[in-house]
Amino acid sequence: MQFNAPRGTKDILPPASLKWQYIEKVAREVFANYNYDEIRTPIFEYTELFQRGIGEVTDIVEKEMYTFEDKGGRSLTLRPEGTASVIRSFLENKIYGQAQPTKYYYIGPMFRYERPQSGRFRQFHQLGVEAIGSNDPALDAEIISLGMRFLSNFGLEDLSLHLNSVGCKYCRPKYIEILKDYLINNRELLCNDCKARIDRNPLRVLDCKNERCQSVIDDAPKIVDHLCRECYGHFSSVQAYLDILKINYYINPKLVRGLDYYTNTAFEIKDSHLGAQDTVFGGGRYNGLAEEIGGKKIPGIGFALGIERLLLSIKAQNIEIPIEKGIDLYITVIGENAKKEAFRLNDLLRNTGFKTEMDYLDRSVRSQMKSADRMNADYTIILGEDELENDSATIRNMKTGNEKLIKLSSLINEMKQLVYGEEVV
RNA sequence: GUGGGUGUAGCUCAGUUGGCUAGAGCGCAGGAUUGUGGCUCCUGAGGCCGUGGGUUCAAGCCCCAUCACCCACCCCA
Repeated sequence: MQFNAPRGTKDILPPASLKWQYIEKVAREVFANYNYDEIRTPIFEYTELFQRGIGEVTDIVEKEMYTFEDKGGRSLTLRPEGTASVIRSFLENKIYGQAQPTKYYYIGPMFRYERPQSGRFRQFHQLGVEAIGSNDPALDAEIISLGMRFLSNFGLEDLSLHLNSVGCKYCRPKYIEILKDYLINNRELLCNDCKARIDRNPLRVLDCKNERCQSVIDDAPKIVDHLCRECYGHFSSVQAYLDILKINYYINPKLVRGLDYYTNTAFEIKDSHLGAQDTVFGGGRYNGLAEEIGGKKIPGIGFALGIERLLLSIKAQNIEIPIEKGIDLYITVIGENAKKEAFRLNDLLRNTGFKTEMDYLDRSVRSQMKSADRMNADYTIILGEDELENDSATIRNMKTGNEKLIKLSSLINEMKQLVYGEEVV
């Protein structure tokens, strides 16, 4: 019986894992540069946290959660996103007692039960950033610019920033009513899905991809025109800050995000090179979330970036991620005694800090050289019985093909000189 | 959950209207070079043709079912 990885999950093997490490390394550098610190929360939480945080009527909660009962009868859920956990932790650990704002980032797997397709998996990975404890529109702009800065490290092109405001708990319901009226009046022009959405989730009609609905949607009342004074001011201010940083954005009245906790600013970065799932990262403000999960009223803003989608984007644009390959030295051996000495030298070289390798399959010199070549070894030494007797070995530069005879006792110094260019004292 | 597509060697794929021992390129292993990689050449290993039924003298090919993967819808990272 052979097993497959469960549907929607993937093994991340080398060399892909090296790309992941590179992305994570860049992320940690950029996030640190903006003074964000890492937070690590549990992979699973009480189911109720997500039900209340994300919203009962969202797709995530209604049909996408990996929920199970533990032996103590508690209902737990594999996290479908990161923000709810971060805010739960913020409240639980009373971080609001410290100087604000609090700036966190996280990296890790998320789980949603969905049919996999391009850019969508059941276990996927997000890089997320949260700035908690301030409603300053400048932070909205900082979060967005941070995401853009991170992406700029990869040389991606044709990325578009979509921006919108979804209002607050006071002005959004009023807008929804206005939108609903409009949709009801134009009901006959909508597709069947949208007809059903009018009651269930009228905002969803706005991002329907069906061509029939487009004309109706284009003329629909825009939420921007129905924001309360405060929300409108916030939205204008975010734009002003983005302008200062010369970040281009596209005001997209159809941008409505699927999670209930969003307020005010909503944004997405899309890559036109991707398929149907083209959002590389998305996020927004969530000023109501803390209260929703039973805490104080604490504002926050953040984004989550899909690592798989970033990788797809990088691939689609033919960008090479620099991965460290190659070793400093490959030790080729002939015979048992030479192998023992090679084994000792290999250990010594590694302890000195060199990346080295040797043969473990008792293969011919020719095969060992082939291996060295495939491993991208800078140098090889050849150790046989003759060399052992003379405490010497041939060291070969694999790029030039030059060889010279050296004393084994001076191998470390020789390598230091060759690899680091250090003068031997 | 719904729809479409695809399953043949480690990988990418050929395989004529069903017909004898199922192929190529790449990769892998060994050799040409009794102890030296990349180029070239030779040789070799590796396939219950996704799985289970059915039709047929005969199935990789036809039919049914099932599973997996891909893409799209829904929705989102």
